[in-house]
Amino acid sequence: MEIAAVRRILGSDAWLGGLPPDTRAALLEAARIRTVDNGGAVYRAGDPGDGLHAVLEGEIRLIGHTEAGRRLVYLILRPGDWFGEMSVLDGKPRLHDAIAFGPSIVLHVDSPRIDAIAAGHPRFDRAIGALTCQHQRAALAFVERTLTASTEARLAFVLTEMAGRHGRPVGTGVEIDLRLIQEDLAALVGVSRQSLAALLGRLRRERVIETRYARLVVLDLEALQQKCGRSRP
Amino acid sequence: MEIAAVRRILGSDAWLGGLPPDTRAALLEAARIRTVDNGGAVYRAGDPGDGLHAVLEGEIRLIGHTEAGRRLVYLILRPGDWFGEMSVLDGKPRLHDAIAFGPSIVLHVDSPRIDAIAAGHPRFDRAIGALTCQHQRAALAFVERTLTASTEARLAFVLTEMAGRHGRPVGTGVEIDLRLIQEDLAALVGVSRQSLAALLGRLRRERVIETRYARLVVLDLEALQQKCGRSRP
DNA sequence: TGAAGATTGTCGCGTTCCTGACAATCCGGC
DNA sequence: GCCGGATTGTCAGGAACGCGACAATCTTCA
Repeated sequence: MEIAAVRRILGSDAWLGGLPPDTRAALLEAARIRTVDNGGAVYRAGDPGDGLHAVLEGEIRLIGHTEAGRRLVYLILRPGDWFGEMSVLDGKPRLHDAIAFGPSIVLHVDSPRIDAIAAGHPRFDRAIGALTCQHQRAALAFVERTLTASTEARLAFVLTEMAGRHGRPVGTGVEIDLRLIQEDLAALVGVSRQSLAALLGRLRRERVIETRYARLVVLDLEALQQKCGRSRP
Repeated sequence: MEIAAVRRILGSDAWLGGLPPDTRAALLEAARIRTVDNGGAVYRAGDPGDGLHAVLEGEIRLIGHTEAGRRLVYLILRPGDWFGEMSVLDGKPRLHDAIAFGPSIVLHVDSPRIDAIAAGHPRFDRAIGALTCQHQRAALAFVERTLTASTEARLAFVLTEMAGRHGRPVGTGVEIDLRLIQEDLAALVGVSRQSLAALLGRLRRERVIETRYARLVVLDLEALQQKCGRSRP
């Protein structure tokens, strides 16, 4: 991948943009590019921290799993997003798996280089701290939604996000350009497959979406967005 | 409160202990002491960040609440614990209410002084980052438990933690040395007051705990620990 | 001591959501 | 075109849990 392309992708990120120009340059100078296959791991829970990462292409999800085998998606990272800063700050092992969805490319700055940059650039440590805060706030918002929003609101939220991210205009609506079976969508929303089918059925009757085999079309994005806010009674 | 007493209380804290001696001295030098009434707030969600705090006496709870009015206790802080670092790092408003349970005393280092210390002590920013990480790891563990463990396992976990942190041996068991009403315990576990009463009733019949008025005694800590692992079916 | 208020134990009812089951429908390979 | 597996729609039964209600018990403060 070209350096120019890297700069373009990362240019949209607010965190990197907030760094002083010389710090930014030092960080990019120290970075190495790494490809990850679909389903591959950038790192896994329990691994020792090995530095800071950024998504250049594809999608990385931070996933926690419990002893019972249940999985929880904490954060979905897209090109321009930085991650993996927690182990940099406290030196403790990784808490999540960082898994690629689709073939992906990430930027990697290893720990010694991070430390070198921090030594030479006095505000860099605080910037990494701010990154942690950004993630913590996002994670808590996710949790709050999961705990307090109705299942319909959660589904509406997931679909709205997907329409924005993977949407392709088709006819009067937006088709989500993914192979999307109800089983997987149910896991994302956090309900059973059957409950999800019932929810989709309701949305279909309200003419907000249309369902096809392993595919979904959003007809009325505004109605969907309106449903996002509704909390559990 | 005497300086010596402050040092003694904070001496047990690992975070402060990990700082270089001169940084530690500068931090304590910059601190001011503040008392908070029972039920009073050190800060509230939405307030602008005003620096770093530590508990000296009493108890501070970080509480998030949703629009629906539901409360979630994220963290219970006891003497020696530092908190409020997130707004220091990213300059954004407070995410939680910090409420005193019982008349409490906190140490406060305001933002300008924090910045001054950070400017003079190169590793201080990373230390604050590590503090955030510590809290984030605790918060994520809490969340994961809330989302995946059964209500009984969650209650068992909360009681186990409380017995360890605030336990006092009494007779054959461990009395939890807090004024602990079911309403608040229910908020900690994330269930309604009535459901909690039912859970406590079951544990009482199994002779794992005894309940008193606003008080609780753990009789069989091992049985409690065994229940922690059980996940939601 | 004697209220007055706080806390607890326990119902019953309604809602939500999970599980298991089964039939209908769709897709992709032969 | 046809078949087997994948996917979807739907139902019934049941478990978990919230809510309102009420009586019983405890604490506190006058």
